[in-house]
Amino acid sequence: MTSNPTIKDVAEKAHVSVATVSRVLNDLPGFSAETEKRVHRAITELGYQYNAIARNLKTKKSNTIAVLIPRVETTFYVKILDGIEDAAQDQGYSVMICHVGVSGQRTREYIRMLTERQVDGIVGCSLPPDEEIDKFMAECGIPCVLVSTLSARYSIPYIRVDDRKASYAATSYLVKKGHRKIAMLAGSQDDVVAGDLRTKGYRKALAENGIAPDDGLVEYTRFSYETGLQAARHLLQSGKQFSAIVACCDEVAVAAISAASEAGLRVPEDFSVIGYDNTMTAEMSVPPLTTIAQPLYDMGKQAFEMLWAQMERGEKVANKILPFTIVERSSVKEIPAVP
Amino acid sequence: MTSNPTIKDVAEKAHVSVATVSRVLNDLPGFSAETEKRVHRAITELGYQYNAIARNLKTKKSNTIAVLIPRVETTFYVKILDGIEDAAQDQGYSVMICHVGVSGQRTREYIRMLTERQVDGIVGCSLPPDEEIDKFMAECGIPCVLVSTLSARYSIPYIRVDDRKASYAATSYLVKKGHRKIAMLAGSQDDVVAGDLRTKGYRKALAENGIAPDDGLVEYTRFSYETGLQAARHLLQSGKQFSAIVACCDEVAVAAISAASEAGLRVPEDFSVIGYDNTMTAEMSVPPLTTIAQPLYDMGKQAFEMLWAQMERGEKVANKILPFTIVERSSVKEIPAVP
DNA sequence: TTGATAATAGTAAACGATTACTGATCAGGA
DNA sequence: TCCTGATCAGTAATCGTTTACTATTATCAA
Repeated sequence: MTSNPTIKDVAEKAHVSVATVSRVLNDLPGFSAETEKRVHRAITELGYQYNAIARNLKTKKSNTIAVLIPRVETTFYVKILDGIEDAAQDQGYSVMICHVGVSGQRTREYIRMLTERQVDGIVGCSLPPDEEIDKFMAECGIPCVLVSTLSARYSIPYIRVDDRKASYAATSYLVKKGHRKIAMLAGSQDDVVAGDLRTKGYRKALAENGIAPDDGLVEYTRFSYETGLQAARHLLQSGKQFSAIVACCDEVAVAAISAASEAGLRVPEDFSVIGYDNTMTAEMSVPPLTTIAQPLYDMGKQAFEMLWAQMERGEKVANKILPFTIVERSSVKEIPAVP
Repeated sequence: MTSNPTIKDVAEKAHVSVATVSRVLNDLPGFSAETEKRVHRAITELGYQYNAIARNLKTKKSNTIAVLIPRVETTFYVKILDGIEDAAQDQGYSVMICHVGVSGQRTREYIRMLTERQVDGIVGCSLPPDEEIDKFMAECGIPCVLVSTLSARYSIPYIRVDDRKASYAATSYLVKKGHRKIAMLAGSQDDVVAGDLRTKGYRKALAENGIAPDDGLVEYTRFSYETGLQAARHLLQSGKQFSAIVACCDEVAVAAISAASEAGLRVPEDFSVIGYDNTMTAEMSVPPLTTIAQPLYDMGKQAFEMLWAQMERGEKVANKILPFTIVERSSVKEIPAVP
């Protein structure tokens, strides 16, 4: 297999200079209709393929962004990724996907590799809290944006929903439906937004409705079905009374439903469950989950746009808080008030 | 922000030539321990960052592969992707993700873009059948491998399970559990492996057990929860009698469970369901799905290895058929034989 | 002492584009 | 006629590496 034709070959064949070929390729001013035609003919005759790497070297842009994803065993990322990729594609960017796992070490190595590869931007999706990583990202010289997280110490722009408010809303919703004994399947406490903020919202709603918090009613999970299942079993076996559960994510919510089923209980007849995220897991659940909907696709899309503003225009961008909604399906029962 | 230091700066600072720096960077023979030390010191002092793009230009390798994914609204890909990425990472490759959608047009554009970017290999995940795309892939000059599909006309190496045998096994399993009236929620017929082969296996198992096929018992879906739900509703409303369903994928299987629930029916009490793929959807389902397990993670891993053999050693690689298993959970009921 | 060999290091030409400069041609107004 | 400015096009440097060749020195057997 002989090597690919280059811009030089095209130039020769079209009897013009490489500069001219480059100009027609990039639609820069400086050539006549006549030359353009000749160049295009030469291109098709040679089957010339543009070499993006050479261009990248010269222009110092790779037109590539990377997205860092900690866990992959969840449907949480797919809509975000979808949004990012659609937006990126529109602007001619490719997206590289990096499963960094929960290990900070691996994340650092990945970021180093990304700087080597000259990616133009990085979006970090709900990365577990790690100040060292934050520092690394903030100082690596590549524009970054965080999705569904934030950095406590370093100023990296983020896009997310107000998790405290959302989980406050979820809990209040249950109260409005007549529930008083409300348990929580919470995320890890060291996770700033999905863990800590969400349990704070829960407690606040309880407090405002004059319900005494009961620590026996909150179990911690790690946002996975498996850990959710364990936590839910533990809760059920504790013998504590409750009529509803607010879960830190949809996977954990369906884990609660599974645990109920194991115990011969039914949702929402025996207790109600409200999820968080509105992933497709929520839709597919039996019964379908009532859940806090994050606009995941839009978050992805806008995350790219925030990145783009930094990459293309060097702008500092502001953080974004997107609105959540409660989508009502069938996992919550209304308890009639006893007069 | 002044531009990054280059190998040249390092060379100056260490009082050696760029060639020498390159040698120590790549651990090539030709330098003393003394120079190595000097070079390393210069590197850390300057905070030198390797530029992979420049290297790629020279070596004509990008150390990047792309994976083409048609739909993203399914958990089917995540384990495959995970396997691919782990294997790739081990060999120093990055992976680029491309949602090509179901549009052949977009796929072609994507592949063209990938050749521009000089990716070293492409893996196509269960792409919808499209001869033109196959041709394009086969002739684009980049090593390819197909996961969970195959190309009818062009010789692109693939890795998959024997779908006909697997769905034969699924159906036989139901028969062994005492079922005779078995419906199928099939995939699109024009999909070679996940559609056509799977329904063939179903029919074969029926035939071998002396069960007359009933076309009224097979409904077609497009491998999604939504289309699965429609098909399942249609099946239930048809009034046809059946005691079990074999589904073309886990999403469609849980759609069947959802439809049952809507109709006030229960799985497996009123009818049994067997899934396909063993994604996390199968685990999370209530009841948990009995399903055909494809070794998705391994398929991804081995897909990369097949690609690697082509990229690194220029070998032609053989197709691979991986074994499936039936994982038994709780969505199938045994019907006692009536003597 | 001499030549051969190995080890260490440097020179400079690629890789395939972009782009700042420069040059030629030509139209049209003074 | 001459000058000006626009238009079209070429020359060559450059991006940051790798690598084929070459050069120097050290080592050592003959």
